[in-house]
Amino acid sequence: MQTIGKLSKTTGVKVPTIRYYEEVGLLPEAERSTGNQRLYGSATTDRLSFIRHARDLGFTLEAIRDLLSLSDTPDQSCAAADQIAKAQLVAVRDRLARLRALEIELERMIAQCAQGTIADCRVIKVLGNHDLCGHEHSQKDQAVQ
Amino acid sequence: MQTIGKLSKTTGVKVPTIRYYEEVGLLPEAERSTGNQRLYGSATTDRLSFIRHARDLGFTLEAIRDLLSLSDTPDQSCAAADQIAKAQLVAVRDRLARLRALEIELERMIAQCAQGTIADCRVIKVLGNHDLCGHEHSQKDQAVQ
DNA sequence: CTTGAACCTCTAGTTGCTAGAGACATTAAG
DNA sequence: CTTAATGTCTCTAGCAACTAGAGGTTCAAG
Repeated sequence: MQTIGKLSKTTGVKVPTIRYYEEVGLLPEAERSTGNQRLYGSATTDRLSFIRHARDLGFTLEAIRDLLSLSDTPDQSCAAADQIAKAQLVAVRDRLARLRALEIELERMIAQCAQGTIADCRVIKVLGNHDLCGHEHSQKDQAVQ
Repeated sequence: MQTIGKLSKTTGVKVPTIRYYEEVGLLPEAERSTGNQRLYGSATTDRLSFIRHARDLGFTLEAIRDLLSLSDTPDQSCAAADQIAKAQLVAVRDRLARLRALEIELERMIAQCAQGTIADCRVIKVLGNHDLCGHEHSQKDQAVQ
């Protein structure tokens, strides 16, 4: 059992953010000490690290809720879990493709820089390239995120 | 020359968001028609697509500002550009590693689902794994994003 | 048993949009 | 050439996901 401060340090999630996640239901309500302070077991560390990474990768709290539900209700219908997993997989692959393109371009720029010039920066072109992302740029699509 | 609505459609960025980006300086102030409506050339399409993708990949507007500065000021010192590019490259690679791990896990789950069970979901473990991300989980680090 | 760090709740502010009101501009149809 | 529909304008307000601060309580080291 650890306090919220310890949990914050091990996961890198700020203390108020942890309380916020509890408030919005991403974390279960914590046990309390006799003096009303939150106490956490090690399972929360994993869960919170997961949330942190997923947020950092650009997933919304809603998407994260979906992903967590895969873990939380292992006995739910496979069809439902499958649908969630597949939708998220599409989103993940899409991001991978674009990140790879950006990686290559940054590498190119750094290499060019070593030769003393960055006159032809194509960093904008790279992510502007439609072919790299498998989806349309529609309003609907944007909302999904 | 296209109107803001057309630009919105081709890039998938909502009209008010485009105006917002202009307001915060990510887009230059647009030319205006005689009737005071914004008009955009094709360069803005690329720039806006870039911003959209970068946002979607989880970069902050500040990080995007940095990346755009590589394009905007090709005559700036190579050392500065190099530093920005290298920092962003580290961030990009970090994300790639974690996204790949998540991809693999989602694939595994979907495969397992095809066999009728998802009893052992390890989706949380995957992103909770410290070894996959090259950075410490410190407050400072979190602020950088 | 005290004192200073860590914790509590609650309210308010920040970032990055997003939606709505009310007014002007543009376009296409009659 | 008018008029209706659609698009755009500015401005204000709201939402998501935090983040910081005030004012008070708890804990744990000395």
